[in-house]
Amino acid sequence: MGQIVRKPFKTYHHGDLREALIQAALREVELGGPEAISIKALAKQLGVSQPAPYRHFADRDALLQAVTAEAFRQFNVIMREAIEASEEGSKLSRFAQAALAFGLQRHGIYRLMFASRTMACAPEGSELHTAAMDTLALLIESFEAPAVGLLRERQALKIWAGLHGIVMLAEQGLLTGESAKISREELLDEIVEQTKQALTIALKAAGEQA
Amino acid sequence: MGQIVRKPFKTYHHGDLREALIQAALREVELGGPEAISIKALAKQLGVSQPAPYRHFADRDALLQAVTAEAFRQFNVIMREAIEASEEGSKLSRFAQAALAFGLQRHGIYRLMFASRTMACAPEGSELHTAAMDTLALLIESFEAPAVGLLRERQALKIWAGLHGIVMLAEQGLLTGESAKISREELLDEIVEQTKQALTIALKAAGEQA
DNA sequence: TCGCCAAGTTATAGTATATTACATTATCGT
DNA sequence: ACGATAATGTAATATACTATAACTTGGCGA
Repeated sequence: MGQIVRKPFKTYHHGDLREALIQAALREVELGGPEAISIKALAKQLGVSQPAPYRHFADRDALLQAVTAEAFRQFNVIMREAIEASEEGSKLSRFAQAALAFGLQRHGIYRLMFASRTMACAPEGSELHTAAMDTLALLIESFEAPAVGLLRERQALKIWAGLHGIVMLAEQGLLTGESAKISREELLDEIVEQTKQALTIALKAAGEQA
Repeated sequence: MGQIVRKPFKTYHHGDLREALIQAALREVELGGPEAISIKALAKQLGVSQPAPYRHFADRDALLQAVTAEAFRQFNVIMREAIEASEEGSKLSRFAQAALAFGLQRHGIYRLMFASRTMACAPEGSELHTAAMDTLALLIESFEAPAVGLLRERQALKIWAGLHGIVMLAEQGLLTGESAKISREELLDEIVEQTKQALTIALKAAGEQA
C-alpha cells in the first residue's frame, strides 16, 4: 500500500504562500471579478493570519498585478494552442474565436486583464506588461499575411479592438437586444473577414503605387 | 444693489441631497473611476452626516447605478450634438469620433459606463438600461444607409465594438507599442470605412439574390 | 395647530486594508 | 554541529468605509 504522505498538521511556515495566494486569488477572480479579491479572505482560506500576505505583496494592488500577469500567461498558452491547432479556419480566426470564448466564459479573469485599472498601472518592463505584450505578439503572429510596414499590425489591432468590444458589450448585456439573432461568434468572424479584405485592398494599392 | 441671497448657514435639510450626491459622484468618477466613489467622502464633501445618503440610495451600488444613468444621459446629449453638427465626415464617423474622444478624455466616467459591473446588474426596464438603449439607438440612427433586415444593426455593432476596443486598449497602454504611428482616430475611421464597405457588398449580394 | 412623515442626526456594528512589534523557522558560513 | 541572521509567520492595533438602528427635526396638509 502506498503510504499517505501528509504534511504536518500545523507548520509555522506555509511553504509557498506567494504562489498559493496567486492561485487562490485566480479562483476568486474567476467567480467574482477583480473586486472579489480580499486579502483577508484569502489568508483565512489558506489558513494563515491576515497580515501574512503582506510579506509577499506590498499591498492589494501588488497582488492583483501578480495575479493579472499569471492570467496573461495562462491566456497566452491557450491562444498558442488555438493557433497551432489543426482545426478549420485560419489561424487568425481561431485566435479570435478562442479569445472570445475565454472572454465570455472566464469573464471574471477577462475583466481583471482588460477592464480594470491594474494593467494601466503596470510599468513598462514589469512581468505584467511583458506578458501582455506577448499576447499582442501572438495575435500578430497569427495574422498570416505578408508584412508590409505597419499594415499588418494595423489590421491586427482592428481585430483586437473589435474582439474586446464584443466581449465588453456582451457582458454588459448590450448585445442581446433587438439584434439577438446576431451571434457574437458570427459578428467576430465578419470583423475578421472584412479586415482581411481591407488588408488585401491596402496591399494592392501599395503595390500599384510602387 | 442686488441683494445677496444666502442660504441659512446651517439648514437641517439639505434641499436636494439626492441630486447633489449624483453630481458630486460624477466629479469623483471623472477623476478616479468607479472605485473612487465613497459614500462617506461624498457625505463629508456635501456637509451632511455619513448615513444621510442612505435616505436616498439603498446602498453604494444603487448610487452607482443612478450616477451611471446620468452619465449615459450626458453621453447621449453629446452624441446627439455630434450627429447633428454640420462638420466634415458622415454622421457615423462623427458619432464614432465623438465617442472615442469621450472615452479617452473622460475615461473615469467611460469605465463606469462600459467597464464596470454596474451596467451588467441593471434590470431590463431600469432608467440605466433605458439610457443605454438610447445610446445604441443613436448609433444606429447615425448609420445613414438603407436598412435591410438586421444588416445595418449588424454593421453598427461592429463599429460599436471596435470603438470600445480601441478605448479600452488605449487606456490599458496596449496601443502605444510598436504601432505608435497608428493614431487611435485613424484606426477608428478605418474601421468605420471598412464596415461601410462591408455593408455595401452585403446589400449588393442581397439585391442580386432577390 | 397638530400630527405625520420625509429627511436629517448620533451611535454603533461589521469588514477590509495596512502597519508595527514580536515570534519562529530556515539557511548558511564557520 | 552551531549560532547569527534573514525570511516568514503571528498578535495587536490604527484607519477607513459600508450599513443599520434608534432618535430628532422641520415642513406640510387635514
